[in-house]
Amino acid sequence: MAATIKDVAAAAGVGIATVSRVFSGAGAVSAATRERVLAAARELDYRPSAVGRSLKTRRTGGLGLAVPDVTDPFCAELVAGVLDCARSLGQHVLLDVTLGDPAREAEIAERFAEQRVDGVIALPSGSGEPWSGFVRTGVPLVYAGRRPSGHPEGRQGRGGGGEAARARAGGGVPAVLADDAAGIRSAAEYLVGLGHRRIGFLGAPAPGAPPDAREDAFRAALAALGVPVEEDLVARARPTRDSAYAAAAGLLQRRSDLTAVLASGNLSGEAAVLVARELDLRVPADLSIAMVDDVAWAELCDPPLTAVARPGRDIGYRACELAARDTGRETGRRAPSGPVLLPTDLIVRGSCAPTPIRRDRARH
Amino acid sequence: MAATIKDVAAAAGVGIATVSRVFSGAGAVSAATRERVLAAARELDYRPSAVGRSLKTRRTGGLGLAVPDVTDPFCAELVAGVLDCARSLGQHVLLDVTLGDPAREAEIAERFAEQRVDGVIALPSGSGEPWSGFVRTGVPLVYAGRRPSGHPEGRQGRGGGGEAARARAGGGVPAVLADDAAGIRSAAEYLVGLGHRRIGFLGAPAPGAPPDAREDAFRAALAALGVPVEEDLVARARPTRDSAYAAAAGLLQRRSDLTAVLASGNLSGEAAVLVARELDLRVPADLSIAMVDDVAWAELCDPPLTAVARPGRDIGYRACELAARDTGRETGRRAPSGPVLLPTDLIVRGSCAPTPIRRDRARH
DNA sequence: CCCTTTTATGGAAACGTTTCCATGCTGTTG
DNA sequence: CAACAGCATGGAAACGTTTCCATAAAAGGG
Repeated sequence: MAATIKDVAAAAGVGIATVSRVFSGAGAVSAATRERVLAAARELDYRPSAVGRSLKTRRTGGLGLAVPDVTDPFCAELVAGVLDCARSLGQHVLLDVTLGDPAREAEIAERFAEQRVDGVIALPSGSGEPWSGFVRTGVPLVYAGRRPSGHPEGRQGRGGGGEAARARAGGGVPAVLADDAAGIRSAAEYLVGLGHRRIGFLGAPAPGAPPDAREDAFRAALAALGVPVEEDLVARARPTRDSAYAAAAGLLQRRSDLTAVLASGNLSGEAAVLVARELDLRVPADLSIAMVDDVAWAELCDPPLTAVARPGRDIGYRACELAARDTGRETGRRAPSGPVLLPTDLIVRGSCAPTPIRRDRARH
Repeated sequence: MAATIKDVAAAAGVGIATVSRVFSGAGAVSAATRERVLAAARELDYRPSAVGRSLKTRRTGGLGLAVPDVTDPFCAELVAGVLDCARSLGQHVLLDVTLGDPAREAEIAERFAEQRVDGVIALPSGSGEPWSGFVRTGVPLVYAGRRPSGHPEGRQGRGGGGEAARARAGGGVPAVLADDAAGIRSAAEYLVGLGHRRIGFLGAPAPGAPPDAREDAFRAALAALGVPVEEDLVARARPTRDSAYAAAAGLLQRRSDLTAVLASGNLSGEAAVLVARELDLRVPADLSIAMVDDVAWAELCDPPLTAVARPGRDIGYRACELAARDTGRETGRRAPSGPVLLPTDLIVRGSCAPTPIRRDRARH
């Protein structure tokens, strides 16, 4: 049906090798011949087949990208970053969503392997073994936005932990991450600086043993500020609207003495805003709200929401660079120099205020 | 490097044809042999190469998907729908973003063609010739969420226009769309029903001759309701935050007598909310706002925004079905029975109110 | 027990490229 | 003028599958 290189060669009266040279750019072809070939190709609407080429060159020009949910603003930014970079590298992108389900992650990894992608960028969920299993294929893998839980070094990027521990963490898989710990810390410091002491945290669930990295960061930040961390100040939710809402409602009702809430994601943030409205809490007079992820609606809220911005787009871009870089096969050692940490930014808007007077009174 | 079918055949002591049969499921293989092959494959970590297979079978199992911007909530939903459907069909998805740029669309179409995808789903911008040129490849193409402008039949899906005109429109390319005209109409009727007469419209630009389909629908709806459409009641913006903001600010300042605004997209909606706040207009007391696209933040706004919900996910899903359906090659005629129109839904929230009394007064 | 189906298997030819190698030129250089 | 470098070109061998065809063995029917 579609014209092949042979058709073009025949039409132009040359050998297929010559046609190949014209299209791949390699090798010398006289101007006259090139023109003849190009004309024939145009005539036949010929387009070199990527699958034929891939078979021979053993490179497909494709990158695999797996995120939990394209509909999530952060993921979407990350995807956009990857697409941007991939485009500039001349690669295309196979996208799939994991929904945070390890079984699906495994299927997707399998598919990427079969498709012989040149590299993979994954925003893993849970412990991420579907991906650590994938590295055996030899295809470059990069974690983006998050890396599998269960890493010994609690506070990534800080001085602690030798190179060895670092290499062990993430199984030697490079990662490009937001500096969540610093982001959470900045938000916590801000809230504490406003006088808040009873600060709720809306986090992600930890099905396995290790608690979420952000929750760790939250506890650590409060501890460092000398604020005691009560256990039932943190609520966990699965990454769905319903679950987030339930968690937020539970937390705010259980602890009516809360003066501030820090949401670890935009879903939790949404839930916090909604629940506060439902409970007739004025923001920020009665309750201060801060959130991780500076999504578009943060500015549209009333009051506009204070948020920790994570550079989703940059994360995707850099991760893609890494995934494609090692693609120059047989580069030998890929420096496992620890994760790339991109800075977060605390965007102060109107949703946080100094601790309400009467609450402080009631306490004395 | 990676094991091939030959390695497995050698390891299992069988011919490559047998290995192929084991993995493709076709043909008869004795249980004992199958087991032996599977064991050898597991041992070698063998995975059949999709590129080898694709070369032979002339199907890649891939679908191309092009949207203007993954970061836009509607596009993201659409993408999610496509991924969902593709997964259930056992296809994978190549995603790329057009940014509304025809040149990029052309490049993407070219890439899809080279990659020999089995089908393409596109949310076209402008007149969409990059895509209408693509149909010559014989690869099934489906428009989703929008179709190229310049279609003779103004009010799609309504009685008017013969089958011939319909087939001409969109160049015989099937399309899955939200029933925008009905959606706009419902919003317009709602606003007029509340007493509004001077209703602004925030639309998309029309670089070429034909105005945006939604703008047409807006004019038609108002006309049908007996409300005169003044020309400077509509403002156009490019699909960027800045442009949308500028358009909204321009409109609201130019026409301070406006009592309501209908935004034709979520970017315009954002802009309307922001500008109203900037201008100290109380919503809905001073200005009613309604918007097309029921995004997450519509409910978080204060007041929550009335919106026309478009079934982005369903659109993606159905479009994917169509793109993959015709993939059973040589099905003959692909019924060009006009676009599939999916219903919209007017979600009434708190951002629209009856016309302010004093404005009506001032008018008399 | 022979002939005919069925079932299990392997060989080999595609599929559309790239690339190595060989061949025939045209100019240059000693 | 001989030899040789360099260029333009074509032939053919991969790359990893699927699938047609042939063969061989096993099963069934009279």
